[in-house]
Amino acid sequence: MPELPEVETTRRGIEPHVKGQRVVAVVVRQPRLRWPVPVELMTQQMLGRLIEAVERRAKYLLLKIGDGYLILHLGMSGSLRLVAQDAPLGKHDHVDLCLQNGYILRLTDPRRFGSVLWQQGCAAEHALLARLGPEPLSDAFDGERLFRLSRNKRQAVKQFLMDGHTVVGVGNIYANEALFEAGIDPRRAAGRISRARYQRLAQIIKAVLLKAIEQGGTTLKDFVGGDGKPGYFQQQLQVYGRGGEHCYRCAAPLQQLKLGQRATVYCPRCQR
DNA sequence: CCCAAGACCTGGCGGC
DNA sequence: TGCCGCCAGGTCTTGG
Repeated sequence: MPELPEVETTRRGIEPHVKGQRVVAVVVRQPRLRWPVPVELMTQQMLGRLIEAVERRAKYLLLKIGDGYLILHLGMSGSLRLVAQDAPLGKHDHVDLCLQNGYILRLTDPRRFGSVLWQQGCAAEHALLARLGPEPLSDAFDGERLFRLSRNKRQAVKQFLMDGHTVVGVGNIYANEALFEAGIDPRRAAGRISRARYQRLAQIIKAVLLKAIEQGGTTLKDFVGGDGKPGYFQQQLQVYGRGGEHCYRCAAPLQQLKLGQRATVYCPRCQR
């Protein structure tokens, strides 16, 4: 589920039901996620306190509670949904925050690459967040930054884009999509792309992510009750998942290969 | 410092 | 049906 648009969609979906609510119980059924879930700390810090804000940094969701933040990451397969108290329990429902309004904020994650962490004080001070690059939709991210950071880099541009020090929130799907849109070969050395092309690429990344967030917004209702799956399924993907099929722009067969262990799809005719 | 590979997990799929 | 290998939206850690 989780590329940045899905995480932002989740944030927007849960916020109205969670913000201002008191945490009346914390249930951890499986503490072995990416890092051990700090059950003691969570109980001690959260029980009886209000959830004051639901924020996001990169693909982390941040719940402001009492003197700190609960930091959630959905990994590859995680989801966070509001369910009723009598909702059936699934095999991978690892963590519940029971709220005063009777709903449960439930973290489900089959692969357990997600994480639940606690940070006292400011979330940005957590070691995992402290050194992240800028948000892709902020002014701090632009073509100039891409150009500057990429000088002398021989790394493939796709991997450069997916590095959280460059910019956060560009995952495998949107890296593929943005590079197609920009007409850039994903294998091209990051240091061998012009300033002008990076300026166009940065704008495209912003546009692609924004559009995906807008589309995610159409399924917000699915976060309460029901079992809807918000996400990019509505998105018109140009290349991701289409290896071997025809390019929508020039009809040439799309190439698929691995770059840094990740599926990479591109049009050898449109992308240079 | 730079970069690629390995690590962490489960489930779904196609092939035999 | 059963088993096997491969694949999957992330990202931290390790090692050359």
